[in-house]
Amino acid sequence: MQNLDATDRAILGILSREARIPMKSLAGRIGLSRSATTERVTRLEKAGLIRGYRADIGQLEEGQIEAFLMVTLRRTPSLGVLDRLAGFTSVRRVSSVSGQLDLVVEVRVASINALNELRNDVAQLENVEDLTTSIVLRREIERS
Amino acid sequence: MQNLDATDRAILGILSREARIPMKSLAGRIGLSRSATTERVTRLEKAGLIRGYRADIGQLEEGQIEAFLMVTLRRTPSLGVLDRLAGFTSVRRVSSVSGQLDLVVEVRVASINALNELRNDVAQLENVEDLTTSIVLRREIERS
DNA sequence: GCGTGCATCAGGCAATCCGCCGGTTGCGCC
DNA sequence: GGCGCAACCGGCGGATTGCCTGATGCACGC
Repeated sequence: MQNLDATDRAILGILSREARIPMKSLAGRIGLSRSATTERVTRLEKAGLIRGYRADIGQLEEGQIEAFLMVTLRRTPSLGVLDRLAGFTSVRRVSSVSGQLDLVVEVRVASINALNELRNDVAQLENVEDLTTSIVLRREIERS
Repeated sequence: MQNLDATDRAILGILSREARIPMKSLAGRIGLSRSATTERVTRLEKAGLIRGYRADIGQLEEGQIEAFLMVTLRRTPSLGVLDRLAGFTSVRRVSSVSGQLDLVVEVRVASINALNELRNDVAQLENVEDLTTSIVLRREIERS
């Protein structure tokens, strides 16, 4: 089980989001017979690529909004900005990245208002040139 | 659906680890009939407490390079793209977001070559209009 | 070429499971 | 008591599953 082909990847893709789908439907979606599909799934399970099937349990507490702040700096690196960012409790993760952007900041806030305030605070930090905000509408895939 | 009783919690507990279990077996484990169990599960699903069922996908090999792929789609939403993305074991998280972008895809790969191949694969997916890649240089802040 | 072994696939059968329905029980309320 | 309602149980027909047999494609060695 070194390399998975496109069919294997299609199986993983569908099962990772619809784990309770009947084998027959899965077979139809990937264009194989039911028995062949079952064999592939069994192989993927035994190879450890499918570790199990989990219900995705919603959180009991509501009102948590997550967002990505894409930050461009005037000069990089910028320790000052990182220090300031670390001061916000709603900041969950900050990654320095290559390319057009400089920082990807992941935040979790209680409301749109809180997000807006945070956004303004970050945008006004010394050395922040540009900032675009993308609110997470839905977490489509989440692993490990 | 404010307060879930002990039976509901037992259902969530079992399904969160064995999502593909037959309703009859689940019913036996919690001490109810199959139809009553099905009703409870349906209620939990409709209440949003069970958001879905996902296969737990393992990784082929441990990678050390992480990156963000910022994806713009031609039409949204796009189930096909999500299915395909979920098929790549190096894809760790996918978020639908508002704004200029449509998807933020977080990946972990073994090498720059692997990232390049993945990037090409994703860029060529049906319905993907634009794709920009930001390699994570350093994880500056990481919480919970 | 040609047989062998192996991996992968399709189709069929009996057993099981699911969606749906009617019927029962328990309980609060007027 | 009589009523409404929520939760439960059991059963039916159709769908799905596990398991089997057999067909196909392909690499390998002689």
